[in-house]
Amino acid sequence: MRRKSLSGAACPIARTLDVIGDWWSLLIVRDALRGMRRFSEFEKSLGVSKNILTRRLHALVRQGILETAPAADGSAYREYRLTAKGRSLFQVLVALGQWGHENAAAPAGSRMIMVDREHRRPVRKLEVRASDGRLLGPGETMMVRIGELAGASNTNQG
Amino acid sequence: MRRKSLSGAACPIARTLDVIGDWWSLLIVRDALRGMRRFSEFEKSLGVSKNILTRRLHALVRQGILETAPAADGSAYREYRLTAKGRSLFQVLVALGQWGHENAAAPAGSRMIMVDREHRRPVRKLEVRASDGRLLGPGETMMVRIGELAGASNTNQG
DNA sequence: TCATCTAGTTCCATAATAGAACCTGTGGGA
DNA sequence: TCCCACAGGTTCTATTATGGAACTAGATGA
Repeated sequence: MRRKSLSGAACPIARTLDVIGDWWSLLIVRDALRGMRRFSEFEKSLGVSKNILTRRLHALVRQGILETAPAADGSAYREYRLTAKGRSLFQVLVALGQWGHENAAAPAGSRMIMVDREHRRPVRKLEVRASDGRLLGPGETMMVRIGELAGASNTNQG
Repeated sequence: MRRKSLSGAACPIARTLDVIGDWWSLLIVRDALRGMRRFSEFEKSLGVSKNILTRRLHALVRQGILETAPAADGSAYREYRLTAKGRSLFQVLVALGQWGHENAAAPAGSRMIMVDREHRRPVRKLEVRASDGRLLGPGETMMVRIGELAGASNTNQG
């Protein structure tokens, strides 16, 4: 059976999962954000088999999250670079990392954490805030169809 | 071949994906955050077949993201409720929703957006900030092993 | 020149997904 | 009380996706 497509869903969460909701895509983006660009780098970092890596990379290119370009080292090979669309998955990765840090046990001694590069201090926990700055919990939000928004057409986010 | 396990990974992003990195889990959590609790509610909302829904729900219970309890309507059935661990996936869902809103096209007229329930205004875009409050982009962060943290043992997040 | 590296492709066994049919206990109405 | 629809599954089968290994073609480099 064909995997169910969510690309036409009204919910933006479902549409996102349709694009990057598989085993490897987000890990590839994570590595790409760390600076990896070459097929062999991803292969080594992820420990994924080549056929799957090939398919994932091509899918990410098709979706505009990665793009290929001549390798920066001047060789005849090509490399994979994040597009702006790919880089904007940053917040998703931070959220996943923070949740994993707090909720998924890691082998002792090898736990990693995201820090700001300059001061090497942990990044702040992500906060969901209303447009007026109020901190929001899960129960204080809801999804509405665009057009049912209140007052001024503040097209902030989604 | 057994699906590759990431549960022992040092990277918290990988560990999170090991837990909820599949097609349906996050959509179930999304619906649960909206208040859904019953098997049939999830089934109707997601359009997923029963055998898969059963497996996903049981897996989420096993992982402590959902828990079962006697149904709130007093019937003999049971319902699935989010645990604190499950509710803390809120930031992940907001990040996914914001990315989808900005980067994944939706069928015209049916786009949805997350708002704060009180004022019906879009939630602010998530911001990644350093412990001193500086706004951070993808290039200004890195992952380090815990123990290589600078100075004071500020155990903020991950 | 020749071995090695890069970036794949192909082949196969196994696991996951989707859909449908079937099953068991509940709840509610006549 | 009887009966039927509903809730919440389980079982079966077809189709995909995944993982591992083997194989390949072009590029590099000693």
